[in-house]
Amino acid sequence: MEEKAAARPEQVAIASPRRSPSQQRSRERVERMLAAASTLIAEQGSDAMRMGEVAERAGVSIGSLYQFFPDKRAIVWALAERYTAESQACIAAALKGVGDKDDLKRAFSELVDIYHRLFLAEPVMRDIWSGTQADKALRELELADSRANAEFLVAVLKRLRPDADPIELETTAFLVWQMGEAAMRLAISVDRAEGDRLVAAYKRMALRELVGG
Amino acid sequence: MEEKAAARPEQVAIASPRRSPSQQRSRERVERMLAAASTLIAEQGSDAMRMGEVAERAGVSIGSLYQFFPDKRAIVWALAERYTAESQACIAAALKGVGDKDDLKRAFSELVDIYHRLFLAEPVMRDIWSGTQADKALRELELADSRANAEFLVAVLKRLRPDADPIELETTAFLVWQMGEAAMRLAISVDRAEGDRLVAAYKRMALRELVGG
DNA sequence: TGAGAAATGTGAGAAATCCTCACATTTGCA
DNA sequence: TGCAAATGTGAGGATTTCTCACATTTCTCA
Repeated sequence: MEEKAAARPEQVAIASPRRSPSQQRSRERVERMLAAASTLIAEQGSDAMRMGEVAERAGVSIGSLYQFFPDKRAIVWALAERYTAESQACIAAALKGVGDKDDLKRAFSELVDIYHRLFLAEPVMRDIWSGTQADKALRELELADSRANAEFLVAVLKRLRPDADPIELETTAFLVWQMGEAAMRLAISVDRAEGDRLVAAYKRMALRELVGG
Repeated sequence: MEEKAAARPEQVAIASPRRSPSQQRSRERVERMLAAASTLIAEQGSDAMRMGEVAERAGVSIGSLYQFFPDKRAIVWALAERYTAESQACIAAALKGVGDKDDLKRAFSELVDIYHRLFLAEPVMRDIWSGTQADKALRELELADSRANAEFLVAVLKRLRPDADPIELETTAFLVWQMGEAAMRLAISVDRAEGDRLVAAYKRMALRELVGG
């Protein structure tokens, strides 16, 4: 009896706020919603996060929630977007002044450590980037972020190795970056000692690739 | 008014069949269920897979489905388990006869290509390992699988570099393996040309790490 | 063989959750 | 002040997972 509609919409590429808050009041409420979501994700993971609970914790009605976020994924996406913006700034700053191989070694190593600590300390970030593969919009955000970050690396590499093939550098940087994220995810899902070893191994491996020998 | 129960069960570590099929009849039906699930995952992804649809396609009632699979995740898990079993056998075979560095280079390179093709060709495998991070049971299965596969590599490495620190080798192999999976996932989510470049870059990087320079 | 036990099969519906919508309230502004 | 736009509300529609009481089939063994 059930008539299946022609095609289901599937996942929309980008989930933007249904309506952006223009008044001070609503801007504050949206902040509360995001804060509530963040707390809940930290406690139980984004999958277990319930829209009703987010609304309750934020002290708003479920309807208000949907006024600004078209669906559940949009909330996670909004949080993810903030993280990427923050971390991109951080990465750009770290790689900005790199002039030679030793600079790069230092900066990269530091960056990896920062990321490692961030992943260990931020359950929300961890959770969001974990679910990344299952959600098209998130995956695309992550890929875009990764490319942007790789770009910073490419800029540095071009200075250090001006004669290398640009496409080659591009590929290397992108791969190294993505593997870094994979290494972080891996490192936090094993015990601390092994995690540290894995991060160290990744650093060696990445640097060997980036600066040679 | 709602009373929140003490603690929700969260994700169970291992989802084993509620009841294993002992009669020929039910074994065949379970096969049909898995086949139906596999088809649906290939078509729309495991997230969009509906239990009712699986039952319908398998020609069984929804109740029968739940007789053998405690929940939806268990079906995906069962499929994942098959893939790991198959691929482990394949990997073991490929690395079995490796005697020197050149053997390893050849075998590893071939293995990576096989995986790459597999990821490109098998939407189900792709989907399952994509969702891997969001599901504890799947993540653990993947980690265990990865460790097992890394073991094969370690065995080879110990023969090639008997004087190296075993823990070091262990870490390297595990990392290299996990990064391979990350590289595969990455490679299939960009266009073909870039994917090929990334896979090639990964190969270089991994081999440099495994056999040195 | 046949009767009782065990295994298997069924589908209505309970429970949980996401999201909508018609209507109420507040704010901005001329 | 008064109207329009923005914002707020929560009951309930729609969907989906999973349960359970009962029906049917297969197995076992005297």
